[in-house]
Amino acid sequence: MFSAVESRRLYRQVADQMRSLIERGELAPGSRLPAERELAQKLGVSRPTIREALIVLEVEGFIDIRMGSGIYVTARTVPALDAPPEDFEGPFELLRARAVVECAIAEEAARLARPEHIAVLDDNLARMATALEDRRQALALDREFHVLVSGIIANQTLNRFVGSIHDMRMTPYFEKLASYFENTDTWRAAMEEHRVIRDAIAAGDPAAARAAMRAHLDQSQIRLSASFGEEQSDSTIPAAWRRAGGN
Amino acid sequence: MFSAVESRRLYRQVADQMRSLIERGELAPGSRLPAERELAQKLGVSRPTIREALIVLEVEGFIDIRMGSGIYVTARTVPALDAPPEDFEGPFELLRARAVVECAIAEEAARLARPEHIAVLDDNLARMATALEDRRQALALDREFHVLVSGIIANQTLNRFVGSIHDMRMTPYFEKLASYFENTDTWRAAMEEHRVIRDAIAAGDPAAARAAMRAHLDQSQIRLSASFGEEQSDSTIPAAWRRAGGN
DNA sequence: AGTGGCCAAGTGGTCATACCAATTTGAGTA
DNA sequence: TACTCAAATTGGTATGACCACTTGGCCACT
Repeated sequence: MFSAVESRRLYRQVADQMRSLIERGELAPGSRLPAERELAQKLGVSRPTIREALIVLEVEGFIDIRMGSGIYVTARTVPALDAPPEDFEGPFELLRARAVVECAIAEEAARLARPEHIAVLDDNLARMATALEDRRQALALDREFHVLVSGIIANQTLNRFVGSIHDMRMTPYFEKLASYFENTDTWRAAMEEHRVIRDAIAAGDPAAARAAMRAHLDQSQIRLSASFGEEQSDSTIPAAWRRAGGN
Repeated sequence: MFSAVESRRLYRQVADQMRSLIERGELAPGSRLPAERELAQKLGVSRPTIREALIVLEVEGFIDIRMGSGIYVTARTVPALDAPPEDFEGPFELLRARAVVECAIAEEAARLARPEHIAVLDDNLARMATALEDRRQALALDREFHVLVSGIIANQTLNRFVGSIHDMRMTPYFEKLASYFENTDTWRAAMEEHRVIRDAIAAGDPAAARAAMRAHLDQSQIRLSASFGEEQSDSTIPAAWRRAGGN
């Protein structure tokens, strides 16, 4: 109700003011702030007060104080110079992340795979063959395949990441998008690519496994792009999904 | 050897000392600390230094400073159990996941890096060089380095993954573990390895970047293993931390 | 005895100044 | 051109003083 006139503490006010400047981006990351003595004069407070405010910001991670050198704004968030912000992750971005991670996983999986792992992959492929017409089932089996490949490495952290990355495809947005380009033929093609991956892993050929996974994800991107080409005029597809599609 | 009289900054030392007192429970939650003037006299430092240390602890949430009244220990909520959480993933498992993912990231980053990215890495390295004695700061800068490398790819999904994987190292369990093997020398070695990675990325050499990242993580694992080797008979290290260590 | 206001001691908050220590910069030298 | 080193710059610490707020007890009044 009466919100006590908090923050009578001057150094808190100074810290708040500077923090908002940094958060608002008016102080570029990496740039140097004026010297303590100068700040004190400009803000009309004493140097100890300035120092106390700066210590607050340093503990909070906003600035970096270097003895004898100066005070610098921390580069906490990636500059993202030309790659624009926007916290939305489109399917292209997801595919790029998968290309980086899953290729490495396939490579490693080929080194560690044992007959039991191959058998499980074969089982997955067999079920996939009977589910090409059922979008939901096909999608679930696709996810299962990639998680199984990751599972060969037997690393919880990686497994969770691969799982979560595929879970993003289960959101309403992606499902609507998927309806534009997923069909029996695309799932059949994906399954064939899965088979190539499976063969490379079974052969214990890391390079081939990596290449096969790369080819699979590249093809997925091509299928996705093609669908955009056909439907491009359809405004139901957010424009943001098209950017950052690069290689 | 002589631990170089810790991070030159006096108020940091004072803050560290008081924080450990609180964490060790020697200062009961809710109890009042001596007055600033009294603390200054007891510790043999000036009052401004005491104040700066107290501000650090207040921002970190360990104490509560009430104007005109006194300084009180916060009623913290510390489980402080040695039992790792349910889905706990050992440090070796984490390192393996990082080896798979971050090597691939370094490789790709070398292809995409621009001068601005290198400048940010250099800034990080410069700050790291001044923080070798400060565990908290060194760890934060280590995390920042890896996130910055990942950031070159400008892919949020990857960025978040790398960030979250490093956040796991900030838990009390890992901090306790880290105290066994992290020191100025290990951080210096890590920094040198970072520099090699930076050079490879700056040179636009994907294979070298991958190798450098691999070497860095391998060395990290070796440092970790060595510490286990020395302390193996020390029961203060939970057995769970040793499991899943397999190469 | 209970209530209220008042005052003084204690404590954190701020200020001013001075000097120390680390870094940076640039002029001078080999 | 490259190196050396000292002055200038900048953060770090110390001292002492004064202000603002909190607290608790004294005291007058009810």
